[in-house]
Amino acid sequence: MLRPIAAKIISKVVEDARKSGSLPDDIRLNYIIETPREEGFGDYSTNIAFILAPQLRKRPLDIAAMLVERMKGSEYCESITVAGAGFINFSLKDSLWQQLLKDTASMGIKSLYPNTGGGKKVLIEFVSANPTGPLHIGHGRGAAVGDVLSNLLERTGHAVAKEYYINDAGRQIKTLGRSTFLRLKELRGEAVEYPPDLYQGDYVRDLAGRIIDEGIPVPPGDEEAISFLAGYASSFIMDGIKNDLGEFGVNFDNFFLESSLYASGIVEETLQILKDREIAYEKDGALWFRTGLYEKDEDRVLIKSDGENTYFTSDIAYHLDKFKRSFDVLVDIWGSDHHGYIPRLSASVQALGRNKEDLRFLLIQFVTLIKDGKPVGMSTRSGEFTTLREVMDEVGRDACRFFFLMRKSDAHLEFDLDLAKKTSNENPVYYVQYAHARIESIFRNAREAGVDTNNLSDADCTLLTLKEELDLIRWITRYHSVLDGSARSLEPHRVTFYLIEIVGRFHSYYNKTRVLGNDMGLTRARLLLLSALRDVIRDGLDLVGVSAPEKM
RNA sequence: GCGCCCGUAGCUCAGUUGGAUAGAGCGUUGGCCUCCGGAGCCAAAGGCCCCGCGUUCGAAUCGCGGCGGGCGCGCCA
Repeated sequence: MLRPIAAKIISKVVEDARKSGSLPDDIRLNYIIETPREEGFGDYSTNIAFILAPQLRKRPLDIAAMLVERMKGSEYCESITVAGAGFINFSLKDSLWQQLLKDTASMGIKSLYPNTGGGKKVLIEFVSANPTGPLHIGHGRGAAVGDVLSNLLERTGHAVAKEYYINDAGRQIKTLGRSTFLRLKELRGEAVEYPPDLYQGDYVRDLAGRIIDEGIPVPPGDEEAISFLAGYASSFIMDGIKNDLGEFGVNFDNFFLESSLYASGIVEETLQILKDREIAYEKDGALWFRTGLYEKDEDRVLIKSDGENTYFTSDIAYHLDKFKRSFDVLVDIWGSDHHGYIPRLSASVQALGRNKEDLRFLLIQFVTLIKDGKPVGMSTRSGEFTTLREVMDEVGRDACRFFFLMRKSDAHLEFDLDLAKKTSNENPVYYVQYAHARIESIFRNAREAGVDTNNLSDADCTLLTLKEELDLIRWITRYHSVLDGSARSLEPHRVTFYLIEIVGRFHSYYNKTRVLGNDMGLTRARLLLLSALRDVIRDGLDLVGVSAPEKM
């Protein structure tokens, strides 16, 4: 919305210059147009002169001067200047910004959604925690990032599906069965030794107690009992996980079982493909994958000498299955402790004939909870990890989600529980929500004063001449490029930063300028501005999965 | 030993994919409510962008070498 106009201006100038012979046809034009952080430099800045200089063997300053001369004919821009060593700075005319506001307000928030994806089908796989225990805080961060990323991609022209992968065929589920079995014996008064490699968390004991209380029939033989309990416990825990996720506002389109890969035969198919292409080879009685063909990584085992598949094998099959379901791009969101696994999986999709870029990874760094200024310890081994539910119950869903998105996902996150609970400007969640509530309050007052707030489309935007008002309009239209940039880079945290930023401009404006006044024309114009602003805040909060309250 | 991530204000972190005089919040100091929500606003102080070399018109950003922190390196799952 905003870039396109600036881009059009520049490309038209270049085209004109070509036609008149001032620029040759065969030049590379990989210049950029950006909004300079220094306000005094205008709305836009381009480095085109620097890009052309070496190609034309001319000084950047001379090229800039030539282009600026041509830009002066444009009906859209003003204050076109050459700055520094050859930057071209320019602004759009106020009237154009005012018109943009009007267009945005009348066409709605969706007119600010960029079509970055062009309808591409994307599968985002995230959380994928095994049902052997409740979700902890790290899973929560992954859940928030994955969910917000999918909202983001949906808004930017992608067809998104969210998937949760469950390793139900592995040993961990069996371990859960043994853990439950022993706790059950314990509760029945038998003396048992509980090995340290079993799940230590209290939830296992609770579950065993529940099985006794409810009189769930457990098969007599030890092996049968363990196998039964593995299934029972895991599906019980999985229900709990789904429940937690639901309350956290994260809903999946599909839960994919590892066991289904074996049932469908796609594991065999995968191995066959790799053998046929001679990407798999035998050595020491095992079957190996030639990772080195594609990535700087060691070769890895697909089938162990005891005949069992490794997890790597079923993971390759799983990704083949994803592609077979006609997804164009796959996004895998993992805990950062799995980063060493990336090269081999990336190699595997290339081995299957896909581009490396078709599988993208997002790593989630660990979360440290801070309470009373000190880190809260969490160790899975002792079973004393902090669960997502505990944090959600303590600080609320809104703060929880927002905080998870205040950092780049692959950076450590310090989650200050006390701050998340504060209801003051120190807490960014409230800062943003407060702006929304404040605007709603103004609208309530306006209606009470008899202003028809549903019909502002004929408001005269040319009355919005304050620096702060034009600046707010720029920030509103910028939503477009924020969505575009975060979608391209898979960085949903940019949206939260944008919200904090734009809302700050609003609070400042509000403090300085009265919206409702005697001048009805001006009042209506300002209300129109605020309605567009409110729509952006509301949509941004919705994207992050945080409520936009009308009153607080 | 090898690989990945990180190192920016006292603290927690951004930095528009290589742009101009490096930003925000918290904390510190000092101001603003006869007026639409003070859960807000304004201002000041605070910097060797870990260090060095290189790439170029231009580097916090890219490359190489160090230093410091985190994580990962199995025919484990």
